[in-house]
Amino acid sequence: MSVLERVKDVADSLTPAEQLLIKQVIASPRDIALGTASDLAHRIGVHEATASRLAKKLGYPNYAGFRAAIQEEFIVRTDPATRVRNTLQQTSTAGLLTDLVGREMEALAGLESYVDDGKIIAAARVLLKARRIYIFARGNAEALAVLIDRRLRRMGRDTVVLEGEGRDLAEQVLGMSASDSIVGFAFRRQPTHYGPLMNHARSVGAASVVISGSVGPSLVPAADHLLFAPRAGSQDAFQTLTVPMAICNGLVLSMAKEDPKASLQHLETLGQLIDTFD
Amino acid sequence: MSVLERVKDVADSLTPAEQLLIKQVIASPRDIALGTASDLAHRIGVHEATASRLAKKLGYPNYAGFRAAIQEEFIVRTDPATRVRNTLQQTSTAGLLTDLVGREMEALAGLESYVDDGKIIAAARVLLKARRIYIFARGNAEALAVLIDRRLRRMGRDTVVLEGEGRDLAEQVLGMSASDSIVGFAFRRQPTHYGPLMNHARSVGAASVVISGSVGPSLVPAADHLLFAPRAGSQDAFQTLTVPMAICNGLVLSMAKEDPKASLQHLETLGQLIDTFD
DNA sequence: ATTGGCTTGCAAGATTACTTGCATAGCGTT
DNA sequence: AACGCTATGCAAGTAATCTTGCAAGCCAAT
Repeated sequence: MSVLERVKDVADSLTPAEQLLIKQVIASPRDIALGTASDLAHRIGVHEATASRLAKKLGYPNYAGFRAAIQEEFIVRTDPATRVRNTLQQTSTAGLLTDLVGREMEALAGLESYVDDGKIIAAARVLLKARRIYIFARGNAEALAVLIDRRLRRMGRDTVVLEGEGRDLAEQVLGMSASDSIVGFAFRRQPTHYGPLMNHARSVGAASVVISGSVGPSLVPAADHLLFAPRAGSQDAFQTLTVPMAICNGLVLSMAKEDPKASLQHLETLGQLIDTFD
Repeated sequence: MSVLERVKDVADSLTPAEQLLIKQVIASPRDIALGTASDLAHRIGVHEATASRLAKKLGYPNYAGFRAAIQEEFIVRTDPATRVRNTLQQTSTAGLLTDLVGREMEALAGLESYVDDGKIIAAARVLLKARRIYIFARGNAEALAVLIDRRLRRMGRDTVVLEGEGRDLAEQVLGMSASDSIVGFAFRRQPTHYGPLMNHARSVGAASVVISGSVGPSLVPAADHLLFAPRAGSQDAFQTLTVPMAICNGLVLSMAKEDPKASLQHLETLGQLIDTFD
């Protein structure tokens, strides 16, 4: 039985100090797992005896048992990214994959600092309302355009992947109207044609969603919905598409969930949600 | 200064028992970080006094200081995937992005159980030798084909992305010879035309590299080089391209590193390696 | 205002973990 | 064979951590 399950079982009999201690455990499980009863108690200004009693109340034989359970739940057993990142500096060539995976995980871990579910859902709703979705990407981001185009069409959405330059491009957006929307990708720098495209979308009243990296906030004009997070790799080096692809996947999953046609509201787990999709 | 750096500084003066203790720290940092000097010592059958002396030899004031340094390096401070995975069961819809990120990280963490640097480098060498690289993907993997095609062309490689069906496809591979190679993608099931394509490559002596998911080992015919790992998401649900994309990125980086034309051997860090690429 | 119950601090004692002086065993050299 | 040196175990002492009996303070009810 997990720590939190035990907490739930006795929740109605916890004293105010015990409730504060539990909050500390939830907020900083690592530090609690590695510290002492005194450490935990001092965080909320109570005596370590209170922490010891809490452990007993939760059903553990003593505080050490309580702390061992926290360690078991919150301190992972294997973590290649951390192992590499924290101990070795830049790896030798022998650690190529390890280093790559570590960087990807680090970037993914940071994603939620930049994008939250609310933003994802808001953008999803915009795309769901659209009659037609225009997709614009240049450079390596074209891979993401291919991916999201396929996902959206699989959901029954009408999409147009904007290709070509100048006149070709202009012709493709001629049919854009207020009931459409545009999804744009921008990473290293603002893509050629980004400005004119966004301005056109604005002028016809079409909503815009942009998925971007660190350059996101400086794009002009700003999109109606900007979903951005720094990508793995340093600014002037090789950068991967893992983070923006996670944003795309989150967007698509959110659309699938919000889509009334699919009657998804009754589903309870993401697994079940995903089962009905793709 | 990290634990391993300190270890390196005194490596030549470590006793046999101390060397064994260090190996335990490297192999199981979590357990050492959470345990006692006695725990560590008993792992190799020595007295805890030896562990205490090792800590002093490494420059820490005592064993507690040594253990605190191990905790600092190996026990992560924030870990969204673990936090969610270990405490809550399947999340409510409010945790969409958290769950997605957690699954991606879990899958990435497992990647190295299936693919190692040796395999990546061997495949990279095959592609470096090729005069022309054929790229075959169907379905969502087309996004990966777009990506790797761009990366390879950016490296100056001659590529052909195989499109179309039947006769169109046959015409495109007409020029394939023993000095070429083919990169194939296969995920949910063996793609149509996979077998004929691979057989043709074999018959003209072209080397093959396949990037795959769980279906990898059952592909017929087998590729000369199979790089596969399970993707994020369950077998019958929404699966993402994060893991195969990491394999692609690893392959491309390895090619960049092995490419004699770029004179990469003198570079020491992955960062520097990446700087010269893209 | 009084009383009862509960929460939490205090402090003594218990337990656990670690350090260090000393001694022994083993190994290598002469 | 003898000797010297090093590594490591032992055990006593130290330090850290935790537990629990007792008591004080607070709060709610009467």
